[in-house]
Amino acid sequence: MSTTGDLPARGRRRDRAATRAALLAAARRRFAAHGMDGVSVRDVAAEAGVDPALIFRYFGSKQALFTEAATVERDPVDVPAADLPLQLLRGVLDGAGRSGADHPLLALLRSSGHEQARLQLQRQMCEGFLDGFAELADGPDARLRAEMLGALLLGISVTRSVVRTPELAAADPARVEEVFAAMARAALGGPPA
Amino acid sequence: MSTTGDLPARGRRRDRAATRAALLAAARRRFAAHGMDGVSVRDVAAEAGVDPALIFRYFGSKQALFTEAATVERDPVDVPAADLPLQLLRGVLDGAGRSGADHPLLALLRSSGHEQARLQLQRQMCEGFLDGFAELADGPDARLRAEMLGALLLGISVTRSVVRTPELAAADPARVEEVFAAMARAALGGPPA
DNA sequence: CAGATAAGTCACCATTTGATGACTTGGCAC
DNA sequence: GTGCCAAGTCATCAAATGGTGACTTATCTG
Repeated sequence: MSTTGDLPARGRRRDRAATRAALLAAARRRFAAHGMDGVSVRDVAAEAGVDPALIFRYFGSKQALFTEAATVERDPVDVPAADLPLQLLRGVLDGAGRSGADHPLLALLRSSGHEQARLQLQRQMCEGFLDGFAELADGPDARLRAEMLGALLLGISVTRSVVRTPELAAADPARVEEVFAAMARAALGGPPA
Repeated sequence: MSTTGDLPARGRRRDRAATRAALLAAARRRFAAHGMDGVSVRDVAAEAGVDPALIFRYFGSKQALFTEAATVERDPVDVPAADLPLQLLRGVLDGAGRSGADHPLLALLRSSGHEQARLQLQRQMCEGFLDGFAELADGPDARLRAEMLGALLLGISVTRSVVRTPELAAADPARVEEVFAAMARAALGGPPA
C-alpha cells in the first residue's frame, strides 16, 4: 500500500510531481473499486494524504482526473501474436499481485454509465487486444471469433474480481489456463463446414 | 416507453399499485443504465412522472428501491439442463427486444462498488445458472468449468451491451450461437488426460 | 538574510443529494 | 351531499458534492 501510492514519506516535501503521482495512484485505486460516481474528490485526496483543492490545481476537474486514472499505460508487449490470449489471461489471473483489483478497466466498467467512460472502455479493449486477436482467426467470421474470445477474457476478469464466484476466484491458475486454452481454441478454430 | 413504464394514462388516477409499479419500472431502466450512484431519486421519480417523496412512501429508501429493482424475478424455466446455456445465450442475444439493456444484472454490475450490490450479483449468478451448469460437467473440475462457461456468458453480455464491440454487438445471433456452442463444448468437455 | 516563486491550505460558494413531515385533494361509502 | 382515509404534493432540512480564489508557507536563488 506504499509502493506507488501515498506520499513518499519525508524525502523532499512540497514535490509537485510526487504529489501529483500520489493523487493519481489514489484515484486509480478508488475509482477502480467504486467507480467514478462512488468516489468524491475528497475521498481521493484523503487517501493520497493531500488537500482536495490540489486535484483541481493538477488535473483541472474530477472528470479529467478520472480520465487519466482510467487510462492504461500500454507498454508495447511484443509477444508472438499467438501467445497473446494466454499472456493476457495470466495478467488477469496473477492474483492480488496487481491486475485483479484496481485495474483501470475495472474503473471504466464500473463507470460505464457515463458515455465518455464507456467509449474509453470500448477503445481500450479494441486497441488493447481485440484487433490483435482478429489476426489469429481467419475466414469471414474472424472478427466475430476474436470478439468472442475477448468476451471470454473479460468475463473471466469480471467474474474473478467483481462477482467473485467461489471456484474461479480462488482456483489454481494452471487449471484455469487449461480450460481457457481449450475454449480459446474452440473460439478461434476455423469453420466446421 | 409506455409498455410497462410510466403512469397508466388516465384510468383510475390515484392508484397505489400502479404508481408503485411505475416507479419500479423507471428505477429498473435508470439503474440499469447508470448504476445506483448515477441516478438520483428525483431522476427516477421524474421518469415515472411522479413525486419524489413517493419513493420513500412506497419503498422506504433509495437503497431499498434499488434492491428491489435489481432483483430479477425468476420464472422457473424448466428447460432440460443441457439446453440451459444456449437458452441463456438467446436471452442475452435477443437484441434490443429487452434483455439487452435495462437488465437487472446490468444494474448490479454497474453498482458493484457497493458491497451489497456485489453480493446480490454474486448470489443471482450462482443460483441463476452456475449451479445448473455444474451438473453439465463432471470430474473434479466440474464447478470450475461451469464457472468458466458462466464467465463466457457474462462476458458476451457485457461486451454486447456495455462495451458494444462492433461485430458482437450487431452480429447475426445464429453465427454467435455457433461459436458459442463450440466454446461451451470445450468448457464442459471432460479432462483431456 | 531577503525576496520571489511555486506548493500547499483554507474558508467558502452554489447545487444536488437523500430524506422528512405537515399539508392538500381525490374518490369512495354512506 | 358529507366525511373520511388513502394518495399525492410541497416546503424544507442537513449533509455532501464539485469547484474557486485568496491566503500562507516552504524552499531555492541571490
